[in-house]
Amino acid sequence: MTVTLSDIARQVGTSKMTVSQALRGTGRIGSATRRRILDAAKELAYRPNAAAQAVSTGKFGSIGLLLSSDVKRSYLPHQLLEGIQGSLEAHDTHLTLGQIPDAVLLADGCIPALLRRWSVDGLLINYQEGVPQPLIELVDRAGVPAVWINSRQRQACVYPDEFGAALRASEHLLELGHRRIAYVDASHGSDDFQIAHFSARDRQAGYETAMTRAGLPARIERGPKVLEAEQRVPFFHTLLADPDRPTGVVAYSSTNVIPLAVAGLRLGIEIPRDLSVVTFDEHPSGSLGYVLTSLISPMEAMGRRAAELLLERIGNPDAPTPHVQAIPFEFVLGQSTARPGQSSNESTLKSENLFYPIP
Amino acid sequence: MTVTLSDIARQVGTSKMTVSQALRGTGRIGSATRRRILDAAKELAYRPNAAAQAVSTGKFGSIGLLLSSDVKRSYLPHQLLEGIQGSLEAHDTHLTLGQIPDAVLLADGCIPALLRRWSVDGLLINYQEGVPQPLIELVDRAGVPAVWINSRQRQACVYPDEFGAALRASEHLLELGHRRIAYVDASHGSDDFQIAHFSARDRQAGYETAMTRAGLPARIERGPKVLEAEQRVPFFHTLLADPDRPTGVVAYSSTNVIPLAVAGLRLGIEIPRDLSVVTFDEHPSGSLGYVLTSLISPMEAMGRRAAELLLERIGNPDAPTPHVQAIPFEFVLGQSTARPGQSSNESTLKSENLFYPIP
DNA sequence: ATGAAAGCGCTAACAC
DNA sequence: GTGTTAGCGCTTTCAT
Repeated sequence: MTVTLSDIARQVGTSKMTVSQALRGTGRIGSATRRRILDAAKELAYRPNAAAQAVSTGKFGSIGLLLSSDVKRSYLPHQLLEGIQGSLEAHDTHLTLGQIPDAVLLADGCIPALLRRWSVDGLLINYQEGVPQPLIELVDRAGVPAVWINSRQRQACVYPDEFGAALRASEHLLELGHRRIAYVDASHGSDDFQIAHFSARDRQAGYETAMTRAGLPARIERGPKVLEAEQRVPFFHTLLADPDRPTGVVAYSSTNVIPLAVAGLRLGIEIPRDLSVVTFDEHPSGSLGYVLTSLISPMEAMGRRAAELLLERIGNPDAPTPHVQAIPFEFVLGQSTARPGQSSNESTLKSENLFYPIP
Repeated sequence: MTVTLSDIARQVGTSKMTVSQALRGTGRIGSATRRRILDAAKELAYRPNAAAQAVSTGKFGSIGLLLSSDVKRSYLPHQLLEGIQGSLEAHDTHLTLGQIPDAVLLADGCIPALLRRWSVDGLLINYQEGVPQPLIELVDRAGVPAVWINSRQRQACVYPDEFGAALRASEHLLELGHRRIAYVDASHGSDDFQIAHFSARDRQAGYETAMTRAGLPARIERGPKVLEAEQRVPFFHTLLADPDRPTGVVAYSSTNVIPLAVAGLRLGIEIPRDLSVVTFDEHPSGSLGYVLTSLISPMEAMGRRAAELLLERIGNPDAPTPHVQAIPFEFVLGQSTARPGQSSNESTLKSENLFYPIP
C-alpha cells in the first residue's frame, strides 16, 4: 500500500540512501541514476513519510497555531491564515492547530494535544483580550520558540500598528476640517477597559493624541460594559440626538458603524452629508450602500511576518533579543467622509440619486 | 534538552518498554513501579514524541483540514473549527491545515505540503462553490479516508440541512399570515447559479417548496450576477419601492438583511412593522437594533459530526457505504418578524420607544 | 511483571 | 558516485 524508499531502491536496483539523496538533491549523485530514481518515485507515487523524517532530523516540519476556543479571544480571519500559510508553504512546513478551552486553561490537567505531545518546531500564539498567565507558563514549558500574534508582549510578537492607524484616521477627519470629532467604541466597556485587547486602548490613544496635537478636546463614547448588538442603535441614537453632536466619528470597528448609521437614518442624519465616519476593518465594508473610509488591518502581512519570524527563530534558537514588530494599516478612502457643513451642497441630491449607481 | 523514554527509564531504574507501557496504561505493570514512572514522567515534564509514535504505529494521530486559499471557497467559521477540535481532542488527535491556492490547483506540480508529505490519517475537506474536479482526484490519490464538509458529494459528507431550514423559514412567515413572500439573494447571481454553493440552491428550493405547498406564487429576487455590497441598497430599494412589494422576506443571509433594512429605512418601511424578515446566520444578528429571526447554521455540530465520521472511517477503512449526513438548523425567533398588516398597532409606538430598552 | 531485541521509514557519517 | 553502518524515539513481539 504505502511505498517507501526501499521500494524505489528495489525497483531501480540501488540502495535506500542513494534514493534518499537523489530525491532530496543532497549529496553527489550520477545524473543517470538520479533520473531513474526520480522517474520511479513518480511512477510509484512515492510520498515521503513526514513522521519518519521528523524522527531522523529532529525537526517536525510543522508549527503550531494556538487558539482559544472562546471566539472573543482568538480572532482568526482568513487573511491571517493565508499569510501564515503563505510563509510556511515556501518552507515546506505545515500548520497544526491547537485550541485551548478557556474554561480548563487553569485546570492543570487539560493541555491541548498539540502541547501534550511533542509535535511542532515552534508556536504561533493567537490569543487576545487579557492573555492569562497560565498560558504563558504553558508555552514556556513547551520549550519551543514562540511568536505572539496580534498581541503586545515582551516576547517576540507581531501586531498591527493600531495607534498609528487611529492617528491617521483622526488626522483624516481633521484635515477635512472637522473639529467636533468623537471616538466611539461600543465593543468595549470602560469597566473592563484595562483587560481589553490592546487595539481598544491603542486606537483610543491614537485618537486622543491626534486631538491633543490639534488642540481640540477628545470625546470618548463607550458604555460602562460591552454593548450587545441590540443595545447599540439606541446608544448611538443618544449620541446623535445631542444638539452638540460630533460632525466626525472615529469608530472602533465597522460593527459599530452599522448601528451608528441606522441611528442616523432614524434621525435624518446622512453619512457623509451630516456625519463623517472613519473605521477599522479587514476589508472595506460597503454593506450600508457606500464604502466606508477605513483603515485596513494588515492581517495577511501580520501572518506572513509572524511565520517568517518564527521560522527564523527556529533556525537560530539562540537569537539575541526578541523582535517586536508593528505592521502598518492601509488607508482606504471611501464615501463615508466629507468636509463638514457641506450639508447644503450635498443635500440637493435626493437620496435616490446618491444610492443608484446602477439601474 | 528533550526528555525521552530512556531518560525516565534511567531515572526510575527500569527499561524503556516498561516505561512505555506504564505511560500508556497498556500491558501488565506493577502498580508500584507504575507510580514511580508516572511521577518521574511528570517531574521531568516528559512529552511523547509524536513523530516517533507515528513511525512506529503507522498512525499519525493527526487529520488534515483542506481549505481553499480563496475566501469565497473556504468558509471556516469559529464554531466549525471548535466542533472539529472538540471531537479530535477527545481522541488525542491534532488538526493540521492545508490550504490550496486556487490558481495552482490545476497546475500539476503544486500539491500542498500536507499531501506532498505524508502526515495525516485522514482528510476533512472544506471546499465550496463548485468543487473542482482536480481536487477530487487529488484527494483520491492521497489514499486516505476523507469526509467533505458543507458540501454535497457522493462520497462521505456532512452538510447543513439548508433545504429544511428554508422550508421552516418560509413556513414561519406563512404561519404568521403572510402571503406576499419573496426570497432575496444578492449573494448569488442567476448567471452562475449552477456552480454556486449548494446552500444557494437548497435555500431557494426550500422556499419554493413551501410556497408551492401553500398554493402561493414564488418570487425570487436576485441580480444576474453577484451584487457587490454597495449595489445592494439600491437593489433592495427597488424591491421595496414596488407598490406590490412583499410583506415577508426570506433572505439568503444576514449580509443581505442590512442593506435591505437600510433601503427600508429610507422608504419609511420599518421591520417588523411593515416588513417581516427571516434569514440564515451563524448566530442571531442584532446589529440593526433588533434580533433577526434566523435559522442558525449548525456549524459546531457539523464540525463535530464530520470529525467523528472521519475518525470512524479511519478506524475501519473498509467501511461499507459512504455516509451522507444533513444536520438540522436551529430556529431562533427574533424581533424581525410579525403578523402582516399590524402596521396600525405598532405604528403608535414612536421609534424611540421601540429602540430604547436601556437608558 | 519485566526486559531484550527487532524494526518502523528515514537521515547522517563514513567507508569503499 | 554509491553502499554500509548506525542511529532517531517509540512500539511490539517474545523470552524470562
